[in-house]
Amino acid sequence: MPVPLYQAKADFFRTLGHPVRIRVLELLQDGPLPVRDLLAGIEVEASNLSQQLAVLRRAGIVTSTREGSTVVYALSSNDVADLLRAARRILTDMLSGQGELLAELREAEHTRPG
Amino acid sequence: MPVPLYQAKADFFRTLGHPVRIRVLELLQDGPLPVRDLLAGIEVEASNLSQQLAVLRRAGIVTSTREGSTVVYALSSNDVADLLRAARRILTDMLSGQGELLAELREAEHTRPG
DNA sequence: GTGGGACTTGAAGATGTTTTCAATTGGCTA
DNA sequence: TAGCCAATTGAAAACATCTTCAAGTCCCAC
Repeated sequence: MPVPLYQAKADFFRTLGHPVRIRVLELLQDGPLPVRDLLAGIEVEASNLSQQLAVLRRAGIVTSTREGSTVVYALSSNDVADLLRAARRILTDMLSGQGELLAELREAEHTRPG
Repeated sequence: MPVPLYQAKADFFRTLGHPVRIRVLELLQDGPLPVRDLLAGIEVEASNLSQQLAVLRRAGIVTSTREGSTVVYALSSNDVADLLRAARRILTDMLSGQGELLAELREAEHTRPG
């Protein structure tokens, strides 16, 4: 019996749940890039970026291939781009109309001072 | 200046990254449900479910309304359903063809015994 | 085969999340 | 109002993830 699908989904989303990893995926949406370019586009130290790339690799979300002295990363499925688009849609909706701010305000109403 | 979008995205995905929370969202895809029904559909203690529901509420992903002595939960946006579909597509791709198993094998090749 | 650049790894402390249990709130009915 | 059921909350221990830095690998040029 395999890992239940809801567990696989949770693991997958957890893997996406880090700002550096999100930026990596966004940068890779337009095509493969060498680590050097990722590093230039993301404010983080090389070793930290490597750690996050390793997380994405282990999850099978990106692939890496060595080309001479540099290493090139690519998305392993273009569906990832779809997913990021869907996420952006949701966040745009949420942040402008009902999102975090409003949610927290609603929260506050329930715990009024007294 | 607001929270950068990549940070908001990361937070959002992190919020989805828990098996109980995923199951809640899947159950809510077909319409609002009282906590009682969520509890019946997910193997977890009431207080634990409540904690996870609170996480989803704080993130603005679900809403809750009290109806008499029970509380009813609903998705706050139907786009969430799209997202879960996109995720399922990716996972199906990944798990049958290039997924975790293969990724780990590839990993292993790089660290061959010696 | 030595030196240097590009990238990765291991390990450990700092931080954050999950689980659990006891205590609590809100609402219903006697 | 007392008792009960549904659901939530607070708090602390257990557990997982992140960051950081020193050390390591791989490749190219000399």
